[in-house]
Amino acid sequence: MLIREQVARVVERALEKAQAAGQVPRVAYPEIAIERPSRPDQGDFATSFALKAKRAVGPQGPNPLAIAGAISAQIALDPPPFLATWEVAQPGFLNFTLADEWLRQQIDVVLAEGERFGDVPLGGERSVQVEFVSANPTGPLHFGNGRNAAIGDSLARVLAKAGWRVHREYYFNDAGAQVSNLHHSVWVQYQRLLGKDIPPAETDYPGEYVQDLARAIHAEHGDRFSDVPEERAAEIGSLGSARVMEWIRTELARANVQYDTWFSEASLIREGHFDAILDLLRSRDLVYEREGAVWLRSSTLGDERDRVIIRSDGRPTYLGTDIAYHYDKFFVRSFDRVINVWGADHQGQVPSIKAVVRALGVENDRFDVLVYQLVHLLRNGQPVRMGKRAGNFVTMGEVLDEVGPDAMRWFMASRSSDAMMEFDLDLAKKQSSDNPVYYVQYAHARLAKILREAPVEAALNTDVRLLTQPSELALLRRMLQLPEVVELAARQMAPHHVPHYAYELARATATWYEAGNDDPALRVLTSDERTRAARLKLADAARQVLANALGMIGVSAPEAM
RNA sequence: GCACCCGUAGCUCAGCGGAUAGAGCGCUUGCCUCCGAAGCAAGAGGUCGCAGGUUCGAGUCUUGCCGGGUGCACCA
Repeated sequence: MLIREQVARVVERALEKAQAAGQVPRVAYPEIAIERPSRPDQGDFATSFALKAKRAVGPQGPNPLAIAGAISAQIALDPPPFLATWEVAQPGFLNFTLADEWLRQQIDVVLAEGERFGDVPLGGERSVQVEFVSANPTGPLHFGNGRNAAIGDSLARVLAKAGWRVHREYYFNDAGAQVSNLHHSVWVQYQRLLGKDIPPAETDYPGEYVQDLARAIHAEHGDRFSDVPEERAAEIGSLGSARVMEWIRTELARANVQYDTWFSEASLIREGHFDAILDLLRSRDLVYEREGAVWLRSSTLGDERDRVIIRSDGRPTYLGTDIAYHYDKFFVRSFDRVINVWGADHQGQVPSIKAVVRALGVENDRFDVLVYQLVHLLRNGQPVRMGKRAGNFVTMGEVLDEVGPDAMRWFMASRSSDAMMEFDLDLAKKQSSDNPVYYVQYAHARLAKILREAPVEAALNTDVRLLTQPSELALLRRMLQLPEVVELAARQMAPHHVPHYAYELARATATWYEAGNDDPALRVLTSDERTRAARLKLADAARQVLANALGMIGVSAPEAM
């Protein structure tokens, strides 16, 4: 149980006893919320319960100070071992300070739990599917997809740590017009390679990569497709989109993202799932025909208007196949929960997909669309201009080449997904303390180094009571926040809390470590053997927590830099 | 016009209805014969876009306005 919950339990029991003793009235009280106070002198935890209870007890009831005082007095009758002090503060707060002894004992907990330290049982082993990136295989991933990858994969890692069984999935659209356009583009470039003067179509993709694809196909298959007519462009084009899929897989793997499933849109149609869902919707009177197209009655399901799901030419729309896809997620594979990570350029479709899921009869709390705002790329302090039309966009691969996977993931995941962000290429590749990702990795590498210098086996039976320095206790306090951070990030679907926490932990580590620069008695490898052993044990545990935090955002925890 | 997101220090951003709003960069000042200075310590810097409302209490919730972003297809 989270220590914060244990504090809540203490307050709860004290309140019950205060009621039994007639010190506070027996009324329906609000929930006991335990917070982190803003200032250190207010302790480790605080609750404004007594202030919130004011309304519950009414004007005739005790004032907040009296309620807090009664609770405090009851705690004093049977104080829990993990609390050192608890006190009433104006105008009715209760502040709690953890016992140093308890804090020090947690080092053993951290070391015993190892990689699992920070796990919280929020998900209760329920399954969650996280679908992210899912860009069409019509070209290399854009750098903006890097934010999707970082948010989606970090969220998956956070949820796994929060007790969910996580399934990562990439849904690729290999059935729609965009892919047909790519196929046509490849066909044109292939024919041109063979010397035929065929002009590209308006809808063709202009990027140089299309020519790369045509060249690669020619290198492998020679002139074999020279007689393929335009109507059958897909015969050669599909070789191109398959290659693009390979690029995408490779780049995502480089970004430390591994999927459980790559799900093909075309398979839904090919295997008849789309038609089956259509029958289901017809039987529920959720679709109708108009002007030769089939419409979903989405306006009755929370969308602003009805939507076409089958065009008048008989081909399903993207939303149409998405119905079958989400049916598969919820009813075939029966995920308990589904999260889609979408860029802000797709947020207009959120009401439609929500309507679809509602039409299938899925409870609202099983489905979320996490929308993240778009990224601006900065170089030399200037925005990097690009136009997809001209095909000169910056790819995720180029960003990976330039700053590396760790820096890309760190920055892309370190902003709230609600907020538009600037990605500063110069900062991200800077190997100095200006760059937070290096700062945090440096803290880890330092600890790893010192543990190599002086192996910990001597520290196994060490006396952690020798850890009395303020910087040591501050570091411990920070380490022990990890489970709360996991809980917060999971509950809010907000992985950006993790890098912020990792930075704070790295700073506490640096402060602790650097204290020895001014005073040799405070060095980790101090001359007193028993103290040194205790500090090494703390270093070992701190290193573990740093590694766990970095692991949650897919950033490496280097042994040396 | 409508929908969603944002507006917090010079810049980039945190801030789970609570107490005196935080961090990094940048700026100023100290620190390496010493475990990794890719670092540490300290200082200056704020009408939380504006105006109402709810609340014991609002940067946080709500309404309106202003400014910015993204959408508003039988494209995805």
